[in-house]
Amino acid sequence: MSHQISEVNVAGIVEELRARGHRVTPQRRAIVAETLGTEGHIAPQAVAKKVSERVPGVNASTVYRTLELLEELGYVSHAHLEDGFQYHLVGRGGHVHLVCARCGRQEALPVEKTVPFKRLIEKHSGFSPDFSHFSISGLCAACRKLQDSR
Amino acid sequence: MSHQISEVNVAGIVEELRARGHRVTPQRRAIVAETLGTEGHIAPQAVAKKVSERVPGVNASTVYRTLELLEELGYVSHAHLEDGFQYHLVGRGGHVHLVCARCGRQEALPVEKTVPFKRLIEKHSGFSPDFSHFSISGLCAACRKLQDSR
DNA sequence: GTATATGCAAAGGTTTTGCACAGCC
DNA sequence: GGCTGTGCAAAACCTTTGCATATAC
Repeated sequence: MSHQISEVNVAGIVEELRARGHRVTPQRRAIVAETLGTEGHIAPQAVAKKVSERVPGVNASTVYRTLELLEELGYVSHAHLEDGFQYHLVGRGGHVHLVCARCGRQEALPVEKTVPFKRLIEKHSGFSPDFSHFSISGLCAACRKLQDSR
Repeated sequence: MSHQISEVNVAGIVEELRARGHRVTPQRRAIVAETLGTEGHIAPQAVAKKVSERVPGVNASTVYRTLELLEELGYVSHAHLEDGFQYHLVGRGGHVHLVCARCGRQEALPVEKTVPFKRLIEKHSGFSPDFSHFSISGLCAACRKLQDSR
């Protein structure tokens, strides 16, 4: 059931927090754990909700501030998806979300398929794109037909 | 200075509005004109602001409703970019925005470079992605080095 | 004349911010 | 003990919605 655990774990992050002079609080532990335990992406709100199930009374603003800190440290990254503001682990494999701009239907594309394109972009400008947790808009097959037949 | 004008123009959209039983109001004309006149993407708010410079007193809710209508008709599409909710013309050529998740730096990639990847996705699922007005997140060359050297 | 679009105002939701207090180191 | 992080509350912001009025057809 369990996937390959990424080399980034709670202890590692906690260690780096301390090493950088940040403090390790129960809230931060819980937020880090929740974020690492999430497959795919998660909204700050959702983190707040799930975390406060374990550690009672974690404030939303704390969640926002902690996620921002984790992003500064390079562990997570944010995206603006259809569902709003979302965080995801940097570099954790996954799939690309294709969202139809017309009907909203979502499809998935294995991340392997993006490798050649990723290489191309990296060669072009040194920029290393992360497709795995970002939606890409377009038209699904059905809506494309509709469009063409008009 | 002027780019190739796309075949979609204000008159055409106005015509289709009428043909579909929608009404053509000064507000709608202005919103359509502003949207078509925009290179790249634009936020509903920005449309509202620019439009009300010409047609005084266009309400934000009207802008939202009109943009939604234009999306239904297939002229525009929306995205959630770094700057928030944005609309852009469907299928107007341009370039891909690469945004560094770390430092926020933006780079551009000519849309031609995406063609092979676009074909690949289309073959895979019939989904036709539109990269030209959507940001793609990742790490720029500089931030990538920082990341690696840690 | 009638049905649709607009403006207005209020509500809803998310994110940000300032400040006093709590708690990690 | 000092400084950082948290909670609280309020504010800021964007977007949506209901309803009366205006207006395109």
